[in-house]
Amino acid sequence: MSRKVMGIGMVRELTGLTERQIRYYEDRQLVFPDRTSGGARKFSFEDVERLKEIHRKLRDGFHTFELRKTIMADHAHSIDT
Amino acid sequence: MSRKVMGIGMVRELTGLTERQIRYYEDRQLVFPDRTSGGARKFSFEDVERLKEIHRKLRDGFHTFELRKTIMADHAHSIDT
DNA sequence: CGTGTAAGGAATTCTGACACG
DNA sequence: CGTGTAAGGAATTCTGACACG
Repeated sequence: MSRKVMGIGMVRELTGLTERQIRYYEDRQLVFPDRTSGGARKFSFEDVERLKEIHRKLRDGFHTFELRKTIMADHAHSIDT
Repeated sequence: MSRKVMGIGMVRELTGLTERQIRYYEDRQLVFPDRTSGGARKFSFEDVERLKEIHRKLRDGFHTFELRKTIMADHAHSIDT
């Protein structure tokens, strides 16, 4: 499911992350939520999985700028899936 | 996808229905969204399909109380799917 | 660097009601 | 019956900033 339909609150519940963390990962260019006309972020189930993966990598000692390559590769792959 | 994750605004976009119609169908017991602690409705992709189906049936002349049986049957079926 | 938090504002959603037919 | 709308309120989300380390 790559359809971006859920708000940050639901993503928070699904990932266990804080809104701060989610927004920061977006700021670091690791996830790319859509936006409603009002500016609210909309995420997909894939984004949820990706966010969990990001957090795991960070826990393992990686830095956001290092994840960019790995994550982007995942992204490029998921595009033609 | 039976996970109830999206707000009524997204459902409005995905179904083309108005919030009024969506809330009314819930009032008529044709869809059963979850609620956030704050009271906001949360729908699943299945709910989106169901809502479209409901609207089609209404367009064809059925009434909400008649749909209840049909729809409920669909619901009972989707539970063990 | 990655995350917490208080601040003020804007967008989202909620309910109950009146309306029409 | 099914749907529109204006009304007031409550919950959600947003941004920019200060903080810590």
